[in-house]
Amino acid sequence: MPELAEVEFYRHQWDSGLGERIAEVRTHPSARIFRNCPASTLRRDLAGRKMMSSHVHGKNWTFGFEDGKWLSGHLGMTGALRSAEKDFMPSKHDHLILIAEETALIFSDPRMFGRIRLDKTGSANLLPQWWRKLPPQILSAGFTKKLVSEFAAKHGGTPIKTLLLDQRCFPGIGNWMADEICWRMETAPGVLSGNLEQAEISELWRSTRRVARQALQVIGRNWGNPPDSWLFPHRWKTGGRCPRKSCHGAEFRREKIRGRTTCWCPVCQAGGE
DNA sequence: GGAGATGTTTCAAG
DNA sequence: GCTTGAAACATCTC
Repeated sequence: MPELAEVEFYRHQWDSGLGERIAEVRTHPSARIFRNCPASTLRRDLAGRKMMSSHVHGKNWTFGFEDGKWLSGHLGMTGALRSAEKDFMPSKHDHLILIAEETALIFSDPRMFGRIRLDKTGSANLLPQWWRKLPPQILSAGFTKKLVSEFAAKHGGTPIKTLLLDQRCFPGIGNWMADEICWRMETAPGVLSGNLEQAEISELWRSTRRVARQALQVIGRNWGNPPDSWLFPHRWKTGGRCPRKSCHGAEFRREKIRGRTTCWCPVCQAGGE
């Protein structure tokens, strides 16, 4: 489920543990989410340490602990973070549980495409090296029109929808946001990136930032529902219709583009393919 | 029962 | 080298 706004929401679920000391680390030993990080390492490095900070970058999150220990992860398709009372009843897919002073912090993930890792930088102010090398976040000053333009040119044969899913340039964009951005741009998702004119590149850049900002406002704190004026609430319904007035209730099309189900309006997003 | 799901990695083929 | 497509991962829902 999680794209950048949902990851931001989940990060805040664990913020209730900030400033608290981890008393105990419970792990489901065989869960696939530990494939890059043995449960014993988590216990050794986190137990007894205070959680100092929380961060997100695209779909990645990390929590800083005393002595520069960093618990980071990715939620895959079905991962989630939540907090609960310390004596909560774990359910089947609660693979990692940090028992803090007042709350329990829980990582659950039914499909287990998610993963976690632990890094040591020695300082609670120094993020792990791999984190510092991540590309500019979409709402940061480093995410420039030039960056988007060069990336599109470099991958000219890639449909714009697929380009938007590339985390090397669009960190945090996932399937629904990519469709939303194409729809805002009024550009068919199958249009090849190399065929975009400079004005369309500008529109791509602008729509990406706008969708990211609005998604964070709606979902990032309280997980609200995106309004009916977006593509989002219509995209999975069979027979979903474009909410743009000028499209007069045109029915959305759904097709796979490069392996991912894509939804678009054949009227306002006509042309290209 | 079957298909498909808001993701990423890996591998084989062109 | 590059790109592309498919498979794999594991479970749930419609």
